[in-house]
Amino acid sequence: MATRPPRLTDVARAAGVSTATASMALNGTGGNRIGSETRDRVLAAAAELGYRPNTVARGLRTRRTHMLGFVGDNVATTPFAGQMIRGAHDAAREAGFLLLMVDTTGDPDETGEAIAALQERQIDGILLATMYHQVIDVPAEIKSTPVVLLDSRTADGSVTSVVPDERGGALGVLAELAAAGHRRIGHVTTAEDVEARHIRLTTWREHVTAYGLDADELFAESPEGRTHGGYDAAMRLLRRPERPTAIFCFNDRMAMGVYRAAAELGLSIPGDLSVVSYDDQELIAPELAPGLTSAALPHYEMGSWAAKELLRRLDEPDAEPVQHLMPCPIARRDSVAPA
Amino acid sequence: MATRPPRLTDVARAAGVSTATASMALNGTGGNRIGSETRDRVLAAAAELGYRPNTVARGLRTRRTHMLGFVGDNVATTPFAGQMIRGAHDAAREAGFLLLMVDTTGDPDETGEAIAALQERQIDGILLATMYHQVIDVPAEIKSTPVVLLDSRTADGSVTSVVPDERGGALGVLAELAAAGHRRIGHVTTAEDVEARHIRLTTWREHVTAYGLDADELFAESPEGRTHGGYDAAMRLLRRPERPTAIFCFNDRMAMGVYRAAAELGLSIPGDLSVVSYDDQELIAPELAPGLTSAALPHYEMGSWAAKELLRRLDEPDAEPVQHLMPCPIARRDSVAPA
DNA sequence: TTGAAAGCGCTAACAG
DNA sequence: CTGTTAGCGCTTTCAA
Repeated sequence: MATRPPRLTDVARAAGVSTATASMALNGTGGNRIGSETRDRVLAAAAELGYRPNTVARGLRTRRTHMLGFVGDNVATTPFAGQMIRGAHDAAREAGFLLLMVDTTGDPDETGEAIAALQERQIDGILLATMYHQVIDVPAEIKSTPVVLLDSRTADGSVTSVVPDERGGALGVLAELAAAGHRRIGHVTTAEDVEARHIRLTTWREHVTAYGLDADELFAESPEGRTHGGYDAAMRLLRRPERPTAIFCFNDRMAMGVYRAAAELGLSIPGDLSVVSYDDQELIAPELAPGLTSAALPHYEMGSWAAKELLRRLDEPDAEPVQHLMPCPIARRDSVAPA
Repeated sequence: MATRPPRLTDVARAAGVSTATASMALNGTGGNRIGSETRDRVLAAAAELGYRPNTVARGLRTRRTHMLGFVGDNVATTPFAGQMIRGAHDAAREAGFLLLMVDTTGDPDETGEAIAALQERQIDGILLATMYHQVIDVPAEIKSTPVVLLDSRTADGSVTSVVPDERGGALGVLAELAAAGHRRIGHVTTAEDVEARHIRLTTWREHVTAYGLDADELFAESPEGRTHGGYDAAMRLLRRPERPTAIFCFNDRMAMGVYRAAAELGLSIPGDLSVVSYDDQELIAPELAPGLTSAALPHYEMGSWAAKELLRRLDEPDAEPVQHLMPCPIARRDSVAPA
């Protein structure tokens, strides 16, 4: 026989009190109005019955569902997404919140629909995540709900957001090379028009021009930021008369192509060529031989920060928006040697 | 001024009808009792006001929240998880459902807590996902809620589940090799005690012993199913007096190591050695040179199947449990050549 | 220190 | 064809 789950009424009856008293005893609300002996009786009854509150009913009353909406454009599809979700998830769960997920293709209409679907469910706040550090417009629908942007930001900084400190990460891996005595540092990148490309490229350019080198001579790009693109660009770069002694790659996948190009040209890494990169993808950077030194994208930390910040803002709806830069730690491996 | 969102009462008033009529007009319930002219008026009023139903209130009344719980043990952390989540997500969303996610470490107590947290939120059903095709016990808490297992199953088949057809996938890649005339097919695998290892290994063993070959001579394993393990095992295997003409790898990561070993030994792929593998990881199989032929784990399809099946079972709670095997399609690339 | 009662926004009998 | 009314299970006044 399917016994229905116990309700507050059942607990109250079992403890011989009213539902009001039971509610307050269970939630610790109502200040001192509950006698400690009464509270114990209620708690015992609840435990005895295996009582679990119906949060839907509670939510209707309190207007708090203890759910956060997580809207991701293509988030579940990308290899980084997991860590971002997990970071948000862990922080939320610690505070008694759960994540209600919607994945979209990034189409604005679809995102708007996703937000509406979440709002219908009365989520308390929204985490709006994109991939690869984009600059976006926040959909109008969202205005009535607290929101934090994850791995993206608005142009005007009017919405709280967290993005990786790409410049800091690039400076970090370049410093690794500089410390090993490298000056002629090449850059292999994608031609795709993404924020990450610009920041990493600009940072590198400043770095090498500071040595008085001609950046254009040390630069090669490919239409696509994947292995083959990295291979092609590296081939072009490494065949030039004065080849670089080190290469800073846009990302690990391109670095994989650089490794292949070096092998074909008979250059050993790191003996003849040092390589550093960005992203620190777990399926690539540590698996290459030698292990690849790479600046890590702090997805877990960004997710966690965003959720905590959102939670904080639920209680302080009028707090000023904040733009947060999350540091990108350097994963040091064996792809760098003295020049 | 923060105007509160319109409620059903507002729509009803604007349309000059009762909330009952408004509700039925909006939901299309109540058969023919709503006049078409009345319905239009209600719909127009709702659109005008931008009415969105409060699904918390609705859920309290109907006992249906249109949310599915997704419990994953370590799911967000693994590279496959995304596709599984996305498959479940898309199928759910198509039916007007959203996914409420909880990630766990796989610890049974924690999983139990996760299920309870989901049940408090009155989710309509639960998707219980593990990674890597495990055989598990279903937590007792779940008994009162419809559930479908994703990439795992119970020993007794008492719970509906979907797992990849590992045997079929292994037969598929072995057939690729056989069609190219290979007989001496080696196997490089992990020593980790997982279901996938056993099925892939057994299938391979049957295949080569059917040719009258000694499987032990063609077999090499490493403690860990990663690149270095694949490299070590392949080195041992390829240095034997009569080396295999092809290798079936436990997974793509080990295959990556096999590629490296072949390169070091001066063996070209696929000229001197054909290679096939399992998993078809997007970051590896297509990125290797030459592209790796691999049996794909159908994570998206499993997620989608599981969600649809769960949805179906919400309406037919007494349907018999089903064990579903999802085919593993072969991704053909350039790592196989005639023997 | 406690109980009675109202009500969150919606749906579904029931009555017309 | 439509309106009135009674809850869903909880929290929170208000009154004692």
